[in-house]
Amino acid sequence: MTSIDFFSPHRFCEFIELTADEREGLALLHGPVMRVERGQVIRRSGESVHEVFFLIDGWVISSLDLPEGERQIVKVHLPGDMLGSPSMTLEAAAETLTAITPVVVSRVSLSAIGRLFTTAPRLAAALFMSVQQERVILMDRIASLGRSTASQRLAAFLLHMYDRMRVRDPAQGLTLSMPLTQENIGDITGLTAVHVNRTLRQFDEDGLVLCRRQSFTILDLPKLRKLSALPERQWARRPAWLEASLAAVPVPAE
Amino acid sequence: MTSIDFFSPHRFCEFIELTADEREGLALLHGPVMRVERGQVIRRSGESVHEVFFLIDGWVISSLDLPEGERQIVKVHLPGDMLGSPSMTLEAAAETLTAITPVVVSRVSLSAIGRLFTTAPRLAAALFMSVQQERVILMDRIASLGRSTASQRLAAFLLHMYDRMRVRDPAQGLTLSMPLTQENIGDITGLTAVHVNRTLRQFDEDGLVLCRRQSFTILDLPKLRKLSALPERQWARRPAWLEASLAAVPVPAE
DNA sequence: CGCTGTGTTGACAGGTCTCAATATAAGTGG
DNA sequence: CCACTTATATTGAGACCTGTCAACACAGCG
Repeated sequence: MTSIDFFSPHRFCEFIELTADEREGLALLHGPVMRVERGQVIRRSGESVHEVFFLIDGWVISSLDLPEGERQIVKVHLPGDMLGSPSMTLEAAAETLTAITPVVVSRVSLSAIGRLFTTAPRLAAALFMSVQQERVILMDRIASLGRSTASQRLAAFLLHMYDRMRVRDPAQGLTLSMPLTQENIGDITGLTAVHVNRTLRQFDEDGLVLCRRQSFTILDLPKLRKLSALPERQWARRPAWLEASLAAVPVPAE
Repeated sequence: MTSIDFFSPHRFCEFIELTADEREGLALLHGPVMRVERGQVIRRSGESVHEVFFLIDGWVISSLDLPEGERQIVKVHLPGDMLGSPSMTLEAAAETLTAITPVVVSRVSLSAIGRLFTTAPRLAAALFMSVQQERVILMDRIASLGRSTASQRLAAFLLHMYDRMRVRDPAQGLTLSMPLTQENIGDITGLTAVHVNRTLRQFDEDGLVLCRRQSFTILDLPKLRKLSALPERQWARRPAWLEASLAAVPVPAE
């Protein structure tokens, strides 16, 4: 839907304003660009970790595989996201990254990420904030999985996607087009595909969300928000403390 | 149990070796020390975020409160942990931090964290890795909550605590003493206290884990590990790429 | 010693899963 | 463009896991 922008700094400028130089610096991170077909695995759980990926175009899911063949999707990635970075702390990758649409990613070496800390402290800080943000999102998911019903989880999931798509595209309306199957949505919400179907069908009958094949139209946003049992997170867009502390010592020349 | 160490760098030296200077630099982060009684709230969800906390002594739980009075514990904190940092991305704190034992914390301003990026890139990188590590842990929790039964979740929880306590104290044996009630454990695993009780009792009868009041002795570690359905995470202790990329550009003098 | 919090156990209800069949859409090759 | 195959969605019936409610036992603590 959005055009390919190789230097799209999306997630890097959610918390600080980037200078033109910094945007260029970001572009330097990018390694070889890789195209992946729908359904293909970008990196499988258990493999060793040499790089992370920036998602340039398409949708990718990050999942943990369990012994009984079940799987839990831990994140649905949209363009601009950094993929696979939690595993930089591990000997063997935790997540399997799977393209669910045709995908374009750029490979970024771990060293390039590491060098940000010495050469581009503001970018490193931006990345850090972005990772903390992901942590909040995971915390909300845990609350949703641990303490709510099927309909609440589905409401929370739809709202989360709505909120994210709206950040990426301010023109995003109440209709979400998502290349996810009901089985995918089950793997996200910890439900079976059968029960996802029943519950979404109920949303539809109740006039809460119009559920069509890979398209959802939120009909009653406040009601859905209330049902989800989670607050709408207000991100600190340009926190004063961050800007101030990064300005304290200028970036060393070169 | 462990003596109070105000400069305990625990989480900061999990991924890189800190120099003596860096350990001192860390000590400078510490703000006023605060003692908190058992049961007291350190920071409540919804409050504005001016600081984070370093846990010096005692146990703290981090929880999300849901509308129906339910709550989900998202993290059990041990000494050395940084508390409340995900909320640095938010206008209003997501988590409520509650002392479940008498606690000593040190308050650290957000600016102090921010300044790490310009003044101490290696510490910033260490912090970054630590946050990514937390993300892996949250991902594992999500898989556990979304795709496993009560006994599997409890197994995963006990093993997680065992693994963490062992990192902190290499002499840690198979007996875990934990100041958590069964209701707490329910709030962690997304179960009711009643069902936690039944399941732990079953562990005890099966000779899997000896469950006593606030004390657990793992009797069959491999069996418990297998039951949990999660791999034991192998953290990248001193990743070569990290050391190398941080050495690339020396830290600017002062 | 009584109070309060925590642990334990039973009976029952309810939400979600499992299994299975069918419908519908999408994709493929002729 | 059609026939065929495959993936996905839909619906029903029954089983199972976990929650709810309630009562009681036990421990810690003032």
